[in-house]
Amino acid sequence: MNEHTSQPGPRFRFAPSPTGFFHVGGARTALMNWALARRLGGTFVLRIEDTDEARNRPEWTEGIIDALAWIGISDSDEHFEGPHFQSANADAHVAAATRLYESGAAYYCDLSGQEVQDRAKELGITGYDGYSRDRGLEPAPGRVLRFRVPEGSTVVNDLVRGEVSFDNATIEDFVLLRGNGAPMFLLANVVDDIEMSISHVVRAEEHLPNTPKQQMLWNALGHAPPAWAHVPVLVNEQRKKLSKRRDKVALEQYRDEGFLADAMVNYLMTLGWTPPGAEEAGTEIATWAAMEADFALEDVNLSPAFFDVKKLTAFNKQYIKNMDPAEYLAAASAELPEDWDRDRFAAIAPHIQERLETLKDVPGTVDFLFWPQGDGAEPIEYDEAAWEKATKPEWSAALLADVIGAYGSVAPWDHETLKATMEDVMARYEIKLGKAQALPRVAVTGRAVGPPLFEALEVLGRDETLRRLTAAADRSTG
RNA sequence: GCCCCCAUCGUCUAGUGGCCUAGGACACCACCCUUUCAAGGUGGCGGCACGGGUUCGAAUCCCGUUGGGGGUGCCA
Repeated sequence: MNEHTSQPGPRFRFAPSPTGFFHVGGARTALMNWALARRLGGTFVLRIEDTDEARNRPEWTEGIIDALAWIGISDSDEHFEGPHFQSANADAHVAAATRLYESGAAYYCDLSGQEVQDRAKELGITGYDGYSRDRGLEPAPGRVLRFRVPEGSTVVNDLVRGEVSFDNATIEDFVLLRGNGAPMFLLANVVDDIEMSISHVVRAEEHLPNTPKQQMLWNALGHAPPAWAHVPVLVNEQRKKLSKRRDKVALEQYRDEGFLADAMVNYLMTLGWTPPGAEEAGTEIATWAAMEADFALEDVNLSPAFFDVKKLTAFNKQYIKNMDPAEYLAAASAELPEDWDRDRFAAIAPHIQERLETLKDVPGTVDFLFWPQGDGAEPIEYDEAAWEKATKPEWSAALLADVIGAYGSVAPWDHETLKATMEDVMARYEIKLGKAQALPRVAVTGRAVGPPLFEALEVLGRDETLRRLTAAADRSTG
């Protein structure tokens, strides 16, 4: 991994806190930062915000790197820098706080959280009232360091939202250092950004209310603030911010459920943004190269976007359909149980490629080819509804018997001949192929739907096909 | 409560004062094709939250209302 890169361009950053899983919303902001860093010849800095010691483990960081790699953000890319760890920079955070205190930009307060609340209630206000502003308290255990919010207003210049103005009177003197001396997120975040020469902070909108505070910190620490950009949050059907508790938000989970990284990346990028040319192309499917070349913060939509698994699934289906045959075969084969014959699967694989929504659908679509075969095998479990429907026509039993007869000697055993033979048989009943194939299909696969029948029979082989057909004939008459 | 953000089909969006009778994608429906299911083709359903302005002209600009969201921690 690159501890340091020397890209001349702007410096972006992605600063997740290790929580054990990778949020799809995080993936989206990471992708946007990545697209910009690469196109602008800049750097994507990964910083792990691990200051919350109570909950975070080393393997979480590994998980983040893996997740990023999965969506194409590789730590061996020349535009990638890190990971840096916030915890490693604790001294700098405290040093910055000390400077703020010494310059008078911050002051100590001995009120406990409870006391602050009680005062607020008494005064009929919310938050902290600046009680210790001019009490000249010295640092001491149990005392928190608070930022002295100046008079006036703070204007945040946001690349996606324009100017956003905050009246400083509505911002309380927030805590920089806890009573135990540990730095707070707001401070650590800013100090790290300054140290890492971050020029662009692109993150989710939930951080917008923090921004005036951070901007004041940048200024108080003697630096011009970075370019800010707050992209809308991702929401669920109830239009609430995606949350770990209620919603499926772990990127890893989608990966494990058979979603392709490219599909996920493409879909995530279309949330709040449309690849230029999508309309003319008649599709929002676009390559990463194209999106990287076209993505612009100024074009990002301002409203929260619903993370729609249905649309993600549609994208995934398209991506599977468009996969290179060899690549597809490898990926699909990986979903099979160990003991399933790979050559046999390879024969049917092309026929199910455009029928899959996710790679996880593979086994369930072709399982009938791998069921126990021969005389001693367990009887097939039929889908009863499918069986009922297929055996309902009065000609069904006769047709099945005829098919068994014809298939007993047909040659060669390939899908074209099998189809032609079926057509000969069905002509006697004046029905169409769609109807004629129904019972044989249920007889062989147990279900009403599946891969193209004759191709499947070709793979199954004459003996087993006949055996299943005969078993079905016995069942329907007996 | 207070602060901030937002508001185009069910969903994601295009649209930056006339090219808008508002376009595309996903979903849904119908038909065609068809070896079931898919895929593909054709068509359909469906939207500028509301009210005031500004303007010759408003989805686009302004104000208000309503609605939604985010934040409001000695969490990040």
